Amino acid sequence: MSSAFDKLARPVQKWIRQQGWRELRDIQARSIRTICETNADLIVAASTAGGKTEAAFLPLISQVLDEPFDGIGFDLLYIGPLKALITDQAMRLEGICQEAELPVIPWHGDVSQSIKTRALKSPKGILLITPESLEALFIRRGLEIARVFGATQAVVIDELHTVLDSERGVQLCSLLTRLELAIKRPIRRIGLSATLGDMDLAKAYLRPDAASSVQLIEADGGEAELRLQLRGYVSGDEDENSPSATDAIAAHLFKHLRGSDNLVFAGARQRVEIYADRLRELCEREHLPQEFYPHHASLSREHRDFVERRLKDVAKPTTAVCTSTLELGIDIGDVTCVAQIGAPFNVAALRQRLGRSGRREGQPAILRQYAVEAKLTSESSFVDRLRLGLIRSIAMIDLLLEGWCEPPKPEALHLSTLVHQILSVIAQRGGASANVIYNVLCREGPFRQVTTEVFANVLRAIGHPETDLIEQSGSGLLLLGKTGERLVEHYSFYAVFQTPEEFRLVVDGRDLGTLPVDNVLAPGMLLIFSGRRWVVQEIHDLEKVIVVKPAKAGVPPVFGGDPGDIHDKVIEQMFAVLEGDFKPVYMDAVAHTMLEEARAHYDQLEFQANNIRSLGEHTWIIATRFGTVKTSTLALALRSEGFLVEQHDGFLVVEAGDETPDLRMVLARLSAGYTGDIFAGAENLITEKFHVYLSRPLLELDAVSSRLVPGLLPGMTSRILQV
DNA sequence: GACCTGCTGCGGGCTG
Repeated sequence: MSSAFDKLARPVQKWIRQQGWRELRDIQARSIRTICETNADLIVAASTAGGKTEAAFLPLISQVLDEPFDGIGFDLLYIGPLKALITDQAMRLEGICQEAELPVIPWHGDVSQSIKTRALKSPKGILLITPESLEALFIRRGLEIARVFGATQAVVIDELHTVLDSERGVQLCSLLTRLELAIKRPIRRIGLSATLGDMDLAKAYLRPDAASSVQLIEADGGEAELRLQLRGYVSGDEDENSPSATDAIAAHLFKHLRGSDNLVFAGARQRVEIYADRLRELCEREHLPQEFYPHHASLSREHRDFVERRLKDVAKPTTAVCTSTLELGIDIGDVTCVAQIGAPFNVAALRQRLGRSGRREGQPAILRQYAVEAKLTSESSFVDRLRLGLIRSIAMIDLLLEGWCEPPKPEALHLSTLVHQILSVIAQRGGASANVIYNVLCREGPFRQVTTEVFANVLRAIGHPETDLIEQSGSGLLLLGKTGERLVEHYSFYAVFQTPEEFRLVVDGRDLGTLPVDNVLAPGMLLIFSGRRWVVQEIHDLEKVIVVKPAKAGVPPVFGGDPGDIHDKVIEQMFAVLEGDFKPVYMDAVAHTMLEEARAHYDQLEFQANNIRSLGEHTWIIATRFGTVKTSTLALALRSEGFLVEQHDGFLVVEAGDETPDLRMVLARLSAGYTGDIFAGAENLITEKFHVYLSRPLLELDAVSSRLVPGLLPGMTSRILQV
């Protein structure tokens, strides 16, 4: 401990002693040495509550105290993806900074204007901010950026893994570049991250120009013992005497989770509502106090805070039935067990979820996986017979145990976010030449895949008189057009991601939460929401408000969503499960029977000998053996040839149209080199917030860079034809 | 066939 401890400033050492810490954690000691002895960028990777924040800030605060930079401005910048995280971290840092007499400024949408105004007047200390609020500073106070961050020594990016290669991550990367350009020097970057399978892409994200010089400090495994059970349930065979799969799972959860803190990941908000409703009913029927609560993003902040407080409160046993809202972010303490209903979409999330349990010394991490599969009849489709949900659950558990998880996706063009950043640079500078914008965003910033030609086409699209986001002045300077000005002026501009339109659900003047507008509702209709039952009283279309009152029955609403994106490796593992004969020890008898059924049917379809199987004269099943991106590319190519195509994990069901040629002939043609128009299959190309301003060719380019791989079609189809 | 995240400036009314 001594050598690392000795490097810290006096007030920081004093704070550590006050905490009664006997020693620094390994990642903290290593991080202190790296930060004090080098100027390197750094990633600190450890699980939640692993002491990452202190690992970064103890030495950084020491440097600010011992070697302050000349000039004014915030000394340190922290960027967090959630408001709640910023509030939490500000409280933790205040403890350390009180001793050091350094101000700590939390800055997000819920922080009062007066705190922000005061902080901007004399910026110093640590600024904790969201990417969106930082964006707002660039747009509203573009000319003050150099003054506000003139003395900034380092920027700490929390939950780095959640922003990697997302729209928000590209925005943040762009803002960091623009920050360094504004103050005309690099700022040390420190990323705090969960441990990922492959950290190289995280390094490249943190410092694109010098990924290899980014230092990595990773916590040693030291993982808790894992206890695992996968239970199978058959749905659709309920009669008066046997309960439905949902009731059976609810009863099992009720019996095993009551009395402790747990998280039940139900996969979709609608299922969260269904299970929370059943569990509440079970408590009422047994005259027991309520301890099961729903938690998802459409529920009011008030209700979510209540559930989070109950989880933190050790005196009240609480099980949250939830979506990924409780996967990351604020610390809710240790939970006894994590349950997962239905197959998850990716291994990375499964690992993150599991990390919420087994954190206390000597306690195992417990995962209860529930797989629901349809009852088989003579009419059942091959999808039901292959039990793809169960197979995916097994494949994902296998990969989890191997320590694998999905790497961040390779970089896409991100043209929607590019449009946003072009407008932002123009607003920041009050006008800029095309050349300057290209240098800032595409040469120095994150849009490096964008060629000058594509960039010019983007400018043309958003400068088109009908789009009118930008216009050119006589001197060649690019300025905001009328529409562009209106867009940038409104606060809704700062976020780069799209959000759906919603109704507010109100009872007695209090907000219950929100519902997507595509729910068809009328007064008198019954609803399950927030774990309780309601009847719709009034609908105000203009104000987007629905007034409800309590009721005795109800149905859960539809929340919608995007199709999941399953990685190639997961599909590969699913085929290994179908083709293997091992019997996972963690499964119950029902799950074993289902696995046997799946394997028997897989053999019967003879996919080991042939990837293409005819079902009658006009229908085929193709085993693509690829993940979502590649499989949907092939689906689109076949649709553009006139086939009707249905997509499943690693499989396509293809039906001939009226005048379609033979499937094998088409696949052979694709394998010889694809020349067709993949978009003739009519794909919706407006998927991101600023896509509406781009031209059709640019949208196709953007889709091909991120969601489709037509270039791989020849290779894929020859592999499919080979077996 | 899914989930999550975020937001400024101004003016009006009220309190001390």
